[in-house]
Parts: sequence; structure tokens; C-alpha cells
Amino acid sequence: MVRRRGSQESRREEILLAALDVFAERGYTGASIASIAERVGLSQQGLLHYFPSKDRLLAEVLRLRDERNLDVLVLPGEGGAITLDTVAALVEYNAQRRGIVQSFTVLSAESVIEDHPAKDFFRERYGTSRAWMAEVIRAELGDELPAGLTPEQAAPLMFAVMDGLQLQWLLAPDEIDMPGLFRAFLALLKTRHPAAE
Amino acid sequence: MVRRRGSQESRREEILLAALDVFAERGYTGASIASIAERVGLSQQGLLHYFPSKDRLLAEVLRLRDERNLDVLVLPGEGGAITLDTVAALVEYNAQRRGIVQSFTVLSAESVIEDHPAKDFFRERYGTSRAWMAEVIRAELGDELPAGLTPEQAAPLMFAVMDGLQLQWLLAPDEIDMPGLFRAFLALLKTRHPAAE
DNA sequence: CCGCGATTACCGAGTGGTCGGTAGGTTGTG
DNA sequence: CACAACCTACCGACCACTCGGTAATCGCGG
Repeated sequence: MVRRRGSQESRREEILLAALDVFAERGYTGASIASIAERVGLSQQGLLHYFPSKDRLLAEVLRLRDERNLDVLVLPGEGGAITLDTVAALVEYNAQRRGIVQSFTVLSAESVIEDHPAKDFFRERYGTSRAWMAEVIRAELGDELPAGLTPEQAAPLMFAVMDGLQLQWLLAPDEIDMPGLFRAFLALLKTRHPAAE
Repeated sequence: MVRRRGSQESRREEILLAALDVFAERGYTGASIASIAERVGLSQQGLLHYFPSKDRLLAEVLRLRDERNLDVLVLPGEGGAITLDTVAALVEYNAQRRGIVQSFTVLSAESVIEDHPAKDFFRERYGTSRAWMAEVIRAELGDELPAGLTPEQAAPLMFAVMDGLQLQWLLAPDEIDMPGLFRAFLALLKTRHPAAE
């Protein structure tokens, strides 16, 4: 029986995409290796041939998702700097990709539990993202934000708004205009303060 | 062997508190009835004598948690109206109660997956909370918010900030000053807009 | 172009364990 | 005697993961 359908790499990627779907639908704990394997026409043991354990599979899924997200963020700003508008565009893009958003929301929240295999990934990710976002804000809005806010304070607030809106949007997509509300928050950050220097 | 240690009601509550702990530590899917039972010195079947299924147990845990949170929010504003400052005080209170915050964060995110038993609870909860919060904002700040924001837009943003900060705080408590950042966001909402009527 | 050993890509069967839930008791109390 | 408060024993299903295969494919010397 011939199996020759592409390289090992493409097969691995096929599995990673299926895994992301299943993690989105059931969370990491609730997902079984067998159910992921079934989706790509493999036995559970066939999948474990490509990834030695469920933990490692999760790790590579997260790595892949991050890569792709970086593409969306960096490509439009090619050559130029990333602006707050690029970030808003990412939120708009996410509103079309429910599965991706759901996987991220479920996995990041799940990662706070003790000994979760994704805990380090998310802690590190938020740390670097906040630092990077603070610079984006400083570059665009300067150091003087409304209400005496610093870019270092605005950055975690920004990710909080993104994440929190995603949760509410996932629960009630018809009630929550995620991109609109995110832009409203950005507008809040951009208001010029009356008691200027 | 006498077991007479209080009423059925107190025994049930004891179980609910233990369940909240275990759900916080392992999520709903990851928690087992047996591990909750063990914590209150019962067998798994002993616990099922009080709550007929895991789903029902979760439902009652959430109901209890909501009741308690309402106490914190309503009692300080006794007689008077609830203000944004009361909400900030709740965030401060939460920063001392990691377990409660963690259970809420994990369970609410988990609830977005298909057929999750807590999905209706959280959808409804966010719906009513947003409406209620919009009124609190309107009562305190009026209809004219910075950047043309309406109270109906500010309410979901507020919960987004609360939830999103909780996630970042749970992952890195030392880096994130949750109450401080929340108050910073409130300050942002309170800035008087320069282009006033 | 052929043959052959190494490698790849799987699968069947099984391990030990946990899951939520049920059936049917026993024991002490009002 | 009825009932609450449990328990032991058990069920079938599922869990991640291991072992030991087998069939196809590849690189490569002749």
C-alpha cells in the first residue's frame, strides 16, 4: 500500500493543524491523541510515530501558531514599522478565524493550572509581547498618554483587552463587535490629554 | 460510626468549596469527582450521594461563587449605589484570592468549547453583567466618555480588562500589578475630553 | 538496471491506570 | 420502620504510551 503523499514535514504539519482544531474544540486536557489521529486518517500509534508524546505535540502546535500569527503581523508592515493600526487589523483578522481564537483562549487559560505543559510558553510569550508592545506604543504615541499612563502600563492593558474581548466574543459573537470595541479602546489611548505640558 | 457533623446543607457546602479548589487547580475536564471527594474525606460514591453528576456539581459551584462575589460587591455599597470605586475594590480583593480568580479564569475559558456544561452560565452572566455595568458607568460618568465612547461600549471593555489582567496576573504575579493597572484603566475612562460640547 | 540492507511509515495488541456513573448494600438516627 | 449517609463492588469506556511487528521505499554498490 503506497502512502507516498508528500514529505514527512508536510505530514507533520497536517497533524499539527488537526491538533490545533481538536485543542480548540476540547481543550488540551479534554483532547485525546486518538481523536487527533483519526482526523488525519492515522491510528493513535501512527501519530505517536511523528510526535513522541502529547506534551510535545502541544509544544509544536503552539510554536506553529505563533509563527503564523507573526506572519500576519509582520507582513503587512513589511519594510515599515508595526503600528497600532496593524494590531487592530490583526484583531479584525482574528474575528474571521474563530477556531484559532478559541484554541488560544482555551489553551492560555488552561495553562495557568499547576504543571501545565504550556505554562512556560505563555508566560514567556506575554512577557516578550508586553515589552514589544510598549515600544510600539511609545513609537506611535510617545511617552505622554492620557491620565498619566505609561506605555509600560498601556501594553498589558492592551493584551488584556484583546484577550478579554475574545472570551466575550466567543461566548456571544452576535452581541460583541470585537474589532469595533478594540478600536474604541485604541481611540481612548489616543485622546490628547487636556492638561498638556 | 457517627458522622453527625452538621446538617446536610453544611456538608454540601463543604463539598462545593473543595470542588472549587480542585476545578481551579485542574480545570473542569481535568478534575475528577474522586479527587474532590477525597478532599472532604468521602468516597467518590459518597460525593455522588449529594450531587448526582459532575455537571450538576459544577453548576452549583458556579452558583455559589457568584453569590459570594455579589456579597463582596454589594455589602460595601450598602444602602448606597455601587460605584466604579467599588469595582476597583473588588479587583483588589481578588488579588488576595488567587484560587478564586484561577477557577473563574480557567472555567470561563473552558466554557467556550462545544457542549460545555458551563457555557450557558457564562453567556448569561456576561450578558447581564454588561448591562448592569453600563448603568453603573452611566450613573457615574454620564453619557459623554472620552473618544466618543458610550457606556455600552465601555462595559464590555471593562470586563475584558478585568479578565485579561487576571490571566496575565496568574501567569506572572510579580510582573503584573493587577489592581494598579485596573485603576489606570478607570482613570483613562474618567479623563475629561478636551473637545467638550 | 538489479539487488540488498537501512530507513520510514505506519498498525495491532496490550499495559496499567482513570474516568463518570450504577447497583445494592450496611449502619446509625428520628 | 423509614430514611439519610454513606460504603464496597463493579461496569464499560477511555486515557497516554509501549512493544513488536510489517510493508513500502530509499540510497547505493555492482
